This record gives sequence, structure tokens and C-alpha cells, in this order.
Amino acid sequence: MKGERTRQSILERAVDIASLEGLEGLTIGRLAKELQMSKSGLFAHFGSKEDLQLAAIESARVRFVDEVLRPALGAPRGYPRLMAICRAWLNYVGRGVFPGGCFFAAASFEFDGRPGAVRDAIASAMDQWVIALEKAVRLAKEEGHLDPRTDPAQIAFELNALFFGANFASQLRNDPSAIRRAEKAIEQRLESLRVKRSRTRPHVRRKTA
Amino acid sequence: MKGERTRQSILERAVDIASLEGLEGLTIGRLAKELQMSKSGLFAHFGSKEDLQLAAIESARVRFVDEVLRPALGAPRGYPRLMAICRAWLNYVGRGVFPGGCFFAAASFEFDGRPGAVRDAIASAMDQWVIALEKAVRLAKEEGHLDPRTDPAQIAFELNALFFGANFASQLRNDPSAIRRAEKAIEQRLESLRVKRSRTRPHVRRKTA
DNA sequence: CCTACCGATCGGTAGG
DNA sequence: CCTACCGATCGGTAGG
Repeated sequence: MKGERTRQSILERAVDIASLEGLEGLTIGRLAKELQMSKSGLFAHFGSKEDLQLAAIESARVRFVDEVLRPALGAPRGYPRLMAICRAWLNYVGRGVFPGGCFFAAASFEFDGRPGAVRDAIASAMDQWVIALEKAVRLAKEEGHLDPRTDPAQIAFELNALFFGANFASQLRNDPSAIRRAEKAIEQRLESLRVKRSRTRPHVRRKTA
Repeated sequence: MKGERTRQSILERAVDIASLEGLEGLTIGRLAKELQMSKSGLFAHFGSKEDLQLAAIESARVRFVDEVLRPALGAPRGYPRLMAICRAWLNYVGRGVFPGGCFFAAASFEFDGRPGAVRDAIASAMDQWVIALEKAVRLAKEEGHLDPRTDPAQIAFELNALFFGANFASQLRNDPSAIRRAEKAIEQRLESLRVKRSRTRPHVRRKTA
């Protein structure tokens, strides 16, 4: 369908603009002009500005999963996969997957003070991401690569915070050492939890409930 | 002067709105309506919207210093003062110093993709803050409270990242454990650098240049 | 001449 | 996907 191709090209541009200027700064008129379309022609693909924002969030989520998370999930389960996810994230900002840095960091801080469906969609996407991080930590623990006392939710919180810190320093401050600093902090934090010698039975336990 | 009082009350409201809806979401008409003033009456205090935004940033900076940084600087130099700053920051989000969480976190992520004077002012305010954090770490090192190999810029980066992570989790995800998680991460990180026994000469060195 | 506003309106653009 | 529009609101300024 040509309509679907047009819709996808609209959303790709919308996501790029929103990563730079925010989901509210994304206006129909501006988007139409950049795409050399009429406002109403563009708008025929979406019922409202809110629908466009929601579709852009979903489009950004798919791009993030395809470009960052999925490739990293190819690494061996446990510590290597966890580090692969972290390195993939740090790479993703500098690589320009979104031109304005992390779309979701920008969207999270833009909408955390507003109610509504857009905020809920951003919160849901971030929940999925943090849960994916927790899972990677939990698997590393279950593989016997991390200290059994490791709290996956705590470590996921800390990793996510360091990602935000890297995005901030590299986007606002243009600090070329931002990525290295975050990488160093992550390596040191995970190393502090690492179990060096391999256990006889790496799978310590399975969920009982 | 009555004019100055009016200007200050405009800026206080402007800062509160901007912490919730962003510095671009802050509109003259809305601000005037909330203050029960005419737009033009309000506008007489500022030359342009950009001037209003710049004045709001400065007002927010003064509020932050008065409410967060200055009180913490009363703590004894070194490790106690560093921890006081960190605890003051974590307290500041939940205490509602700004109704939408940290004004500067929101502003940083809003403007990191735009050029101009507003972005520059936000970047400058954040530089001052990160430099204050670095100084607190450096003083703790010089007092002999932290490992002499401690890199103040690295630790300031990590602390700031954890603050952003706490703001994110508490504002967007309404996670009641956000502050505790950040506090735990900070305590553990600083504890890992702490020198427990007091030295004979706590002031290890002064800058030679 | 000043300040601190007012009601009304400027040229443009928003979402629809 | 278009032209042709709407009610409203945008940042900003007129005269009084």
C-alpha cells in the first residue's frame, strides 16, 4: 500500500523532529512543509495531533528495539548479554539513531509533568525498557555471573540513570567524555557484583510461583 | 518598588509552570491568565518571550541555590558536606521545590536539541551545578575522606546521573522507591571511595598552580 | 516625563 | 492527498 509507505515516512520524520524539539514542538504544519505535503493531506493519516504523537512513540519504540535492544540480545546469556545491552545503549546516542539523542529520555522529561495518553504511552515504553534491563540483570545472576544478592530492579535503576546522564552530558554539554564516563561507571558497578569463578550449577534457581 | 515585586511573582509562577510543561509550553497568555493580569501588562516586564525564559531560568537557579545548595553547604567540609548535598538534592524533588520535579532536568532535556540563548543559559546553569558537585568531591578528597585516586569529574557525573534517574522514576513512573534507590546507589558508591581512618594530615595537598 | 498596566488588535499559525 | 477555510490562540505591540 502506498498509503502505508507514506505513513511510515511521515512517522520517521516525525520521530526525528520530536527527538530534537519535543513531541509538542512537533507541529503538523512544520512536518507537512518538510515532507512537501499539505497539512490536511498529512493529517488524513492520523485522527488528531495526539494520535500522531502516539504513533511516533510506537515508531520510535520499534526503531529502538531494532537498532539497540535486538542486536544486543544476540550476545550470550548472562554477563556478556548485559554488557552488550549497556554498550549498545551508549553507542546508540553517538551513532545518531535519533538525531536529537535518546527519543525516550527527551519524551520522558517532556511529559512527566502532564497527564494524558501520550504520557501514559511514554511511561509504558519506559517500563518495558526498564523491565528488559531487569531481566538481563536477573539472567546474569541466574547464570551465576553476578552475586546472588544482586537486586535486579536496583541495578536496572542505576544503569538507566547512567544512560540518562550520558545522554545529558553528550547532548546538552557536548561533552566528548560523556560516553566513556558512563561506560566506566557501568563497568565498575557490574564488576563489583561479578562472580569470577564459574559455579558447578550455574542456574541457581527458577521462579517457584 | 511595586514593579519589581510584580516581576518576581510573575517569574515564580513562570518557573512553576515551566517545571511542569516546559519552557516552550510556558505561554504569555496562560501565564497572564493564571496571574489575573493582561498579557500586555505582564509583557511590559519582559522584552520578548526569550527574555522571559531567560529570566525564569535565572529565577529557578536562585531558588535552587537558596533551597538546596546553600543549606547543604552548611555541613562540615568533606564527606559530610558531599552527602548533605546529595541528600538535599534527593529531598528537593519530593519536597516540591518545583511542582514538576527538577526544573533543570526538564529544561536540559527540552533544549538539548535546540540552538540559542535559552539553551546556552541552561547549559551554563548546569555547568555551575556540576562544577559545585565536583568541588564537593574534591574537598572530600582533600580532607582525606575519599580515596586520593578519586576523579571528582567522574563522581560528579555519576551523582548527577543518579539524580536524573531519581527524578525520572519519581516523576514519570511515580515510583515511591526512586529516592531510596538513588540514595542507596549514592551511599554505596561514595562508601566504596571512603577512607575510614583519619590521616595525621588530612589536607593532602593544595593546588600548586 | 515616568511606571504599570488596560482593552484591542497586529501578522501568523495552531489543530481540525 | 488537495484547496479552502473555521475558531482559537500564538508572541508581540498599538494608542490611551
